[in-house]
Amino acid sequence: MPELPEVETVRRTLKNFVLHKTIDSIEVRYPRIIDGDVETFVSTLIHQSICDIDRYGKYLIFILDHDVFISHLRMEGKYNIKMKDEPYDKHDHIIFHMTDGTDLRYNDTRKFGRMQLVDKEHYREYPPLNRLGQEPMEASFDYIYPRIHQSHLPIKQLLLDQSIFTGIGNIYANEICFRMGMDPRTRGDRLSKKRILELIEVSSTILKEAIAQGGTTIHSFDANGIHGLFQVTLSVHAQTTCSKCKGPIKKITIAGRGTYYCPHCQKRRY
DNA sequence: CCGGACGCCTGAGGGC
DNA sequence: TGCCCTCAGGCGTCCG
Repeated sequence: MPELPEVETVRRTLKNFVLHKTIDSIEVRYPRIIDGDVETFVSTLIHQSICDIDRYGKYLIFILDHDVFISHLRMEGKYNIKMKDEPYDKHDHIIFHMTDGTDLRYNDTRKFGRMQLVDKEHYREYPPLNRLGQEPMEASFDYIYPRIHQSHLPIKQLLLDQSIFTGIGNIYANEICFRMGMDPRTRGDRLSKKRILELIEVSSTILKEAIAQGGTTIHSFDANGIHGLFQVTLSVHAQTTCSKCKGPIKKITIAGRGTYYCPHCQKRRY
């Protein structure tokens, strides 16, 4: 599941392949990927060039000549660059045919991903982007602190709430709790100012480290497409043995999500 | 208004 | 070997 660092890697990789290319036509093989009117989406975007690709949280933001559309990869969304005569994969759902004979193909096994047109000038002020909180790397204490400190929900769940921090998914939420030495069930209102300051710092550091690791794959993509799922070093997520104390990792469910933690290294409930 | 439950999907994996 | 059932998981929506 691509989280902020993977989406950032996809963004950088994609820019190398599609910048300044012009969309000739769009094939929509599975319409539900597109939020809003499909015909409008297609007719608006054709004949426009891709000027830039931006990102906010886990959203990719495609800036065209006169319009902007956003793309969320959800669980398994990925992009491929192929020549137009190459056969489609069964999970290629949206095909952007470029005027230079290449295709930008959106592939998504589970069909959870979404694309939609947004207002070119003010897209950050409208849904869904205006519902997002702050990216950990740019988060301010004044914004984050009350949202954590006034909640009785477990910190793991709060880390996944995109209206507080945006960009953190299940994997990095587990990793952040681990590096904090914090039990993921710890209630938000039990964290002190100092610990929340530390939480912002740790979250930012972990995402930056992951982006740096993804940087090594920036100029290439393999047969699986541009999905940003480079090899990140995980300390606790999906592990069986703790990377620190070598004790057993425990798996529990918090808010319906698989949560891995080390009962020895993450005892602190505050 | 807050938060829990559900729906959207498919393939992997377990049970038999 | 193969079929069927269950389930993960981000996020929008529904509902209590």
